[in-house]
Amino acid sequence: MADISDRRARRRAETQAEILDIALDVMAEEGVAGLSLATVARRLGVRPPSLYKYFPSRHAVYDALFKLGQEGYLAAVRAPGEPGLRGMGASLEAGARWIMDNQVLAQLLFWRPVPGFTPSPESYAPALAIHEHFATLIRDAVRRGELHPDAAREEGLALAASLIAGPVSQQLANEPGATYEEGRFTRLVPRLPAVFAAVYPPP
Amino acid sequence: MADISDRRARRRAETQAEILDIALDVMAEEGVAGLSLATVARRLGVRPPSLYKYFPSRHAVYDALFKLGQEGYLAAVRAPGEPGLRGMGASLEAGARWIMDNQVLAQLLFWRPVPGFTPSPESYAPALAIHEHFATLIRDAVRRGELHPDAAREEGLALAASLIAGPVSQQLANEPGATYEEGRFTRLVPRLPAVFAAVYPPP
DNA sequence: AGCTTAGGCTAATGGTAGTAGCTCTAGCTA
DNA sequence: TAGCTAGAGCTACTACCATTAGCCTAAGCT
Repeated sequence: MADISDRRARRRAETQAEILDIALDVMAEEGVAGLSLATVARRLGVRPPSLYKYFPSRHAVYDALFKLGQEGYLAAVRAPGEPGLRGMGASLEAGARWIMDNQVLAQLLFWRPVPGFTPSPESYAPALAIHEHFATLIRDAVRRGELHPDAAREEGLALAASLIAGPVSQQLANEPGATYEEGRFTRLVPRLPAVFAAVYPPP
Repeated sequence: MADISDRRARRRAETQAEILDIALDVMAEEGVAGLSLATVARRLGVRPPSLYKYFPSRHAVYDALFKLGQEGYLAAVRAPGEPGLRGMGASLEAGARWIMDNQVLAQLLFWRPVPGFTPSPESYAPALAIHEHFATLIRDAVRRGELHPDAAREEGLALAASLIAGPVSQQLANEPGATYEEGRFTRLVPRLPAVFAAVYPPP
């Protein structure tokens, strides 16, 4: 985007990234809604008002993190690149792993923990791409005869989204410390494609 | 507990209940983590420090609400009183309805949106009863030959919990305004017993 | 009837987000 | 290279918040 030769713009972008990095640390320690710009400023070695040169408000920091999160999660679920039901399983697992590795961002994305914060349309955009990604995988699985055509309808997509949201939600709320491997609930993720296929068996 | 004839104790309990009521309103408007005791005091017609005669801290208010929520949810899922797989379906539906009717409490119970707040053991106690309620229903369904015995094992219970957490989580995060009837995700709840049975078909 | 104490208050502390407006200097432009 | 601009820091301030200390009044128990 910005001209690389512009030293000032580059430095500015670096500082912005550093602020977001520290903000993530603070949120991990204090809770997602516990982000304090004063704390961030202290760790950055700067007075609180100076942060407003980089972000117009606390919500703007959340919004930037929300966008980062959406992009990271989208990249994670797209990474496997496999098609069909197998691909769906691989995507779900990759997504669940990303969530356990980025719990703070995940809470910001999938719950609404910050009073008054709603993501801007621009930051929300990748969410649509994520939805489309899974819809494509499911349509593909239907085409291969791995799932009933109803799986690709509105209700099937809602069920697929709920199936993955379940274990992830439980894991984050009840055993947040665990890794993907250890988690009592994330352990269920590899079984989800079979569960989904049991609900929508091929005709 | 307290002697009913003690007028002072009764008045005190009434005021405490009124504070919790107002707190719920404020949380509904400002977000669960956005509860401000000053706002509660204003609506109660009192100065902020006076609230400390009833609750020792903001977290204590959350804790009381958490307990209320656990008790309410427990009562809701127990209400149907049916046994077996049918009873499980009835419990899940009753629970989902309660959640959509008490969204603020549900967020407090099932997510962890308030920085620094963890429920006291006493307030958390009903959660164990809720777990036990569903475990009993599932064991009963196994006994009736409606489910495979594995459904009553650790993993089966975790899956059951995840199955209900999924739609509810999606609904609260993405379509919080909807009622149980309208919700794109709560609509899936009646299908969950069948999904569960498909994963653990009787032997 | 008298005493205790519950339950209100004011004042104050130390924290927060955000604004106004000043200053200095890095680094772009002529 | 010299000069100017705007970016990025600062202090001072406002308006909130949670919480504590300590005072006062009157409800109501004994």
